[in-house]
Amino acid sequence: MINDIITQSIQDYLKHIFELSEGGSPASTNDLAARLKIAPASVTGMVQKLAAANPPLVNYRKHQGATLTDEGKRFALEIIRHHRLLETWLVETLGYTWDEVHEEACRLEHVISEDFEARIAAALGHPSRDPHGEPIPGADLKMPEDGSTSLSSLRPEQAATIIRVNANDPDLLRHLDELGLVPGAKIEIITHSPFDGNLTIKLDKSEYVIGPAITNNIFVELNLRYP
Amino acid sequence: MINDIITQSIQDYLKHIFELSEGGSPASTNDLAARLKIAPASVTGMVQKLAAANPPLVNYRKHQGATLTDEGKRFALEIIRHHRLLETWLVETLGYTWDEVHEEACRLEHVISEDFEARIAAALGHPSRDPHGEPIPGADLKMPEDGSTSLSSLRPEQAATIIRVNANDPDLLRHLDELGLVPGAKIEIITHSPFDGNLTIKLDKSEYVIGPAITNNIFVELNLRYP
DNA sequence: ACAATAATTTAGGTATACCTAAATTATTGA
DNA sequence: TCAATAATTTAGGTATACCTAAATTATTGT
Repeated sequence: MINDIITQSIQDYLKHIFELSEGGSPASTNDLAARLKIAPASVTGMVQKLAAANPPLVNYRKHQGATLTDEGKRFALEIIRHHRLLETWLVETLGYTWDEVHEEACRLEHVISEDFEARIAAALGHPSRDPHGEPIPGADLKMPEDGSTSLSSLRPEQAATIIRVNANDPDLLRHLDELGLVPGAKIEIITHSPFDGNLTIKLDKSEYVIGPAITNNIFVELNLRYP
Repeated sequence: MINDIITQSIQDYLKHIFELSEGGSPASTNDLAARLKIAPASVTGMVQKLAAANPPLVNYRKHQGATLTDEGKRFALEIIRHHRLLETWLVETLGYTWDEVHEEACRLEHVISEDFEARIAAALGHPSRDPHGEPIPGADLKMPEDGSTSLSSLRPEQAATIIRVNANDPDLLRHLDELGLVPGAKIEIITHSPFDGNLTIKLDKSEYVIGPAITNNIFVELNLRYP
């Protein structure tokens, strides 16, 4: 079985290549190295190995970065499904908060059985989003459609609902939680600064000025203001 | 931190040394190898390493087998606590049966955080026994007293209650479950064969003849017949 | 267009945890 | 008691997944 050769390391590489190449451009050696907290030289070696595997798990050409093959994508989605189901389930059944789940899920995602996966999916009612609003691939490994757009692309007068928050840093997540910038929150853009990309955002009665380092990673659906 | 050097492999060694040496005699290289499904030569190497560690995790002298130091025992009990809490929790919250939990717990036990441990312990009401009746070490890593004796030592006329079943094999566990030989079951010894060690056991209205390969691993508390 | 800089790769090495085969040490039964 | 057998250890290797330092290849600003 090819499954036996997909080590925990490889699972991590595939997961991060998936996430880095979601935007369309391949995952660069350096970005991968940064995410995996591994020296770039080591990443090159592993990526070469994954490209040389049979069947190949990534497409790779020197200096061009890596993308996943269909085979590689399958494994990546499997891990991402594990991760997001686990996060959901830690929150729903053990009282974790959204800033506490990432690390735990990162360790558990590699060791749970398909049976375990199926049991928690069923217990949770087959959720389609995790506590951060990220879509959870189905048992068929199809990623649910997500029509959300980046908050950073909104401009004054626009109103939107937060759909997902693409962040893992516990401090940032706690901060956002305190502000109320969580999935489901309805916000309105008050001002936009073209120089630093800051947005002034109104939520309930409060206004916050938030930089692109954050707004780039919050995704929203636009609300029609005069329906 | 010494904790960082306790790899998953080492955790497994410590756990199995604990279990094999519970009876009083050290864990032999061969028995360890069989349990770990590793070549005996490899076990020798690892045990030497664990004995040479600072602080030492096992006591070891050539050809004498291995026992745990206090330090080693602490880590072993930590893993055993994880394992047994996980088994309990898989049964209680995800509908696993007692024959399905061992493998899953074996993988999970190495990766859950202390936080996770505390959360499931609390959610389960700090149980003192797992689904097989095995005692669960407390958060202080003290193993609860277990005064049970081996079923194989009982003789005709004696009556007892099953306390724990020291087995992992799913087929055997399913079989015992079908017979009703589970923790809590009240049984009575009808006959004993001194030649093969078989016991005839009465449970409810049924009688079963059971060999020592099984009765050695079922532990009971004697019932006074005429209280 | 091309030098400076950044990104990436190659080369050579390490630690962990296994393995097999051969050698050694213990145990046991005649 | 001592040879046969069983248990254990030693010696020498392998694969995985990292590492650092040096070399190479791309990119970018002038």
